[in-house]
Amino acid sequence: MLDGVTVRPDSVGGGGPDPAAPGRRELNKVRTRAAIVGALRELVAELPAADVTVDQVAERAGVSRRTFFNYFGSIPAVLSAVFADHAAAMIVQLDPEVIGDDPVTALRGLTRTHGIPEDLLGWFVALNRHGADTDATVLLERTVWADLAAWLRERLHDVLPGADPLFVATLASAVMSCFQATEEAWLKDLDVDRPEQLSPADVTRFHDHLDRALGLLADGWRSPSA
Amino acid sequence: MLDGVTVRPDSVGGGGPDPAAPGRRELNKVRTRAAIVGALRELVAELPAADVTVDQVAERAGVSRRTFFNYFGSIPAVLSAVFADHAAAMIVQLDPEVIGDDPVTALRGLTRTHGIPEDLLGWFVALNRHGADTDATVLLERTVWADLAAWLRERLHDVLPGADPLFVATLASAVMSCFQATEEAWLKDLDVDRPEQLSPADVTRFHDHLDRALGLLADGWRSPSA
DNA sequence: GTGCAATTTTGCACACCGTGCAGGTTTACG
DNA sequence: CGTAAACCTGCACGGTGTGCAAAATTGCAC
Repeated sequence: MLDGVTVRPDSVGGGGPDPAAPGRRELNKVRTRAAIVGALRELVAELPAADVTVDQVAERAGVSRRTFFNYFGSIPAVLSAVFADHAAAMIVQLDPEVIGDDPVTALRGLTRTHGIPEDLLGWFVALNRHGADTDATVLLERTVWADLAAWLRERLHDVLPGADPLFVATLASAVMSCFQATEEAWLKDLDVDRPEQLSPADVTRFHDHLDRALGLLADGWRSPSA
Repeated sequence: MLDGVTVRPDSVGGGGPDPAAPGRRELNKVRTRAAIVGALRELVAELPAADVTVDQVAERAGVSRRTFFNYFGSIPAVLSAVFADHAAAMIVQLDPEVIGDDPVTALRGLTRTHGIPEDLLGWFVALNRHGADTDATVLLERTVWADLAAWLRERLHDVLPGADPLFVATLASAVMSCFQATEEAWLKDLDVDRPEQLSPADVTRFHDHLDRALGLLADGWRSPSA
């Protein structure tokens, strides 16, 4: 999971000629990766996410089935990679001192200042438009969020080198469960009217839910529960 | 996931003759279920958990492959069911008033008074004896814990009917992540010596880890992180 | 006990998944 | 241009999960 485009060890460490001139190899890899992601994005908008097969994605991306598996280990892995890219853009600003002695509040601040990309919200809508709470669909999303929790755990481990493993593991999982629950609550409010285009109010609602969820985390679920 | 033995709607509500006399049907189902669980338990002790196939389990359980899938949707689903049984025994004592306005502390208390069944710890050891942190094995466990989080969420939803969905969802996920992280930390200490039989000290260590993890949850991860 | 209906098991077929492998194609570089 | 490395592709294989229909088993009434 969350393996980028690493078809082979590649020319890493070989001291490539110029990082500003990527070369055909790198370009093709980026293009292929984008084609796969784009193909999945289209298909997910057309039919229930759980019904999308690797063959369909590969064909629409103009790539062999085998090549798909060279880039991603599965369809959930594609989603995890896309989501992780967005998450990575958000937490580049994570230093040990930013985290300080209250990581939850720090992460909460990040989500407020950074903003949630509309692209991400578009994925959420697409993934749940056809047959939202099918068993298979809910399982797919569960896999993705679990994947992201593992990813965040690695990131936290990088930022807090000597930290207690229990601390890092539980925190990462809890934070991601906030996103997961937020997505669900957000979608539940959304399917009443079903606007094709997301309004700024929709984005705000997502932020509100997320902030509330992270608030529960911050005070140990002692808020009014009902 | 977590579907019990519900091959068909069965004679539920039909007002069977006597709930104390299960009849051959029910008895056979219970036996078959136990045979499947037992077969998996044996196989997991013999080879890496990720290498166990449905065919192997079915054959050892003396049952056809198709019948396995009548009882469980997958191998992770078997584990989820077993673990959920143990968890259910622990939280039968959950009333709304026991939970009160501090659910984390309430659950923490339950884990202290109830005790962790050694059977469960035995599963943990078996699942990780051969090739603990293989990709496939870690994925298997991840699936099981995510499954259990969904299960706990349902239980919390039953106990706290009017509660905020965000509250229930994030709490369930966070609590289960404590168990997951505890298992991992506990195993890491264990594989130094590798006793075949678990000592009481091992059980105590599990409790200590778990209590510490739930403590992090209770105070919003503001404890010393390093 | 005999027969019938409901339930359960089983075998089979099918689409799909993920991976190793070998051969062909493209790219990098001298 | 030529070579070596990196990459794409087709193929085959074992495994998964599900629908379906034919047995086999059980419950129940007579």
